[in-house]
Amino acid sequence: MSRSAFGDWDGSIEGARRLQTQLAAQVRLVDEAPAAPRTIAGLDVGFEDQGATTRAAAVLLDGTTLQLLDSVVERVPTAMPYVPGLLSFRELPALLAALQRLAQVPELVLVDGQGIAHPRRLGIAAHFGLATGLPTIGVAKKVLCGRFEPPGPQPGAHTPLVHNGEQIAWMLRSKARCNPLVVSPGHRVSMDGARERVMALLRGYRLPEPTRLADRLASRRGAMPERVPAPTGRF
DNA sequence: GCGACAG
DNA sequence: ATCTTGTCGC
Repeated sequence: MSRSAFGDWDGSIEGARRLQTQLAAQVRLVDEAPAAPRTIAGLDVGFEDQGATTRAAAVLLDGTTLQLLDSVVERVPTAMPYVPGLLSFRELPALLAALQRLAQVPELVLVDGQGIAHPRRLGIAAHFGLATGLPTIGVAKKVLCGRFEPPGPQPGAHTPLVHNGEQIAWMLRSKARCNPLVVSPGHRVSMDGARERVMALLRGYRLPEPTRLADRLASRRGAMPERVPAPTGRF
């Protein structure tokens, strides 16, 4: 546990929740990332060895063409179990290690998971933003907390996700016939800015390019000529 | 007390 | 997250 990411955490569950509440007060929901980032990173985590090993993937894309500039996969022994609401304490160390191995420091980061759409407003994307100081956006496939009305069927439709009377994210229909994404600002990005940025990064798939590519690396799927796919069925 | 619960 | 083939629908 690096002091920079978890401060003086005592290691307890209650302590982790207390720290989240403290850190959440430092999150800035103001647009501070360049209007046209030169580089954008996508981050995601996967597991192997039945969870014993945490695999973090980081991809660096050209902010204008979205072409892949670099990608890294970092493996670290898993140190904590998954506890709803405390995801960053389990995955942040691996994500930070992956980011540091990237060829360049990105001007904007998309993380697979919640930004401020969290019980104490500190999802992994927000925590990552505070730990690195970089502008971040959380792109999750499921809701952690809050309620919402389903957005319309057309791509781009969106409705607010509300928790304790405040909007914590946008439920965004990124693609027709697909469940909406949970888009929330992490750090140094506004609520509207988060949605607009994600919309601009969509390329025909449910997930925006940065997160989609990181997902494939972290989950062992395509984009890695490590093994020829075995034939299905006989002939 | 009961149900929900990112990855 | 992960274990896993085929299958229904657009």
